[in-house]
Amino acid sequence: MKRDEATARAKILKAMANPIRLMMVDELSRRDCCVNDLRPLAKVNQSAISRHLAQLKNAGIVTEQRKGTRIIHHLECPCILQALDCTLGVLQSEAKRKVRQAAAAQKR
Amino acid sequence: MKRDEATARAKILKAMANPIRLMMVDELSRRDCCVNDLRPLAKVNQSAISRHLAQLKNAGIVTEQRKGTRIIHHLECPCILQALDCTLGVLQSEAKRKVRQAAAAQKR
DNA sequence: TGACAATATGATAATATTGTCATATAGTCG
DNA sequence: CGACTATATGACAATATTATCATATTGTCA
Repeated sequence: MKRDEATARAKILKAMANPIRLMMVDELSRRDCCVNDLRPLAKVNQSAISRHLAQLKNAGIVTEQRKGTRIIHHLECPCILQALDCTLGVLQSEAKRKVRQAAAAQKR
Repeated sequence: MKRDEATARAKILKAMANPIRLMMVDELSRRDCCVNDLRPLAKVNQSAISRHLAQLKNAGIVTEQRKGTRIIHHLECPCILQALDCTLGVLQSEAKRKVRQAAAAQKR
């Protein structure tokens, strides 16, 4: 993989690599939301939520559409959910490995 | 998604969210490598490569196995490649959107 | 128009990430 | 053991990320 391509791809993963933004994406995978809909997800103020959303928009993961005074956010690339799924795979694989290691430690 | 789960998942994505580490994962998807095999990927010194690898190990994405004086690194969770694939999806979707917008701008 | 609601943004502080240098650790071999 | 190769790590500087506060912008509606 070339450096430029890696940088472009890393930018997208970086946009996802934050607990709050991950919860936002998860929520947006179920329904379009305005900023206020997303506020309950985290105990940070409106400003922080807005900035997080801006990062998702900037990465092209989320798009926005003004509806009167609100801005409705939409998960433009549901394919991004695959990335979410795969983190689960890693966590599970890690859990298994730990169990194996614990078992090996027992034997000794 | 709960905060704790999101944090655990974000940790894994964060480990991937860097051009150098992405190139490492890409390389490791083709063959197991020792630190030195990965050095040509980036123009940083051995120390930096080692630290990047440590992050991938810490996230459970890569495992290591000592072979004499070398440490062979292995992509423990090939499922992580899905995350890589999906970044391509986002980039493509973004490219399409830009073309559409350019076309719309033409009309005006 | 003025008050209000929703969202964005500049400035700034706290914290995290990245890279480098020098040095340490671990294994191999003569 | 001593020289050598491969890898890791402490200390530190440069840069990036995140959150907050205060304020700005945009749209609605009476």
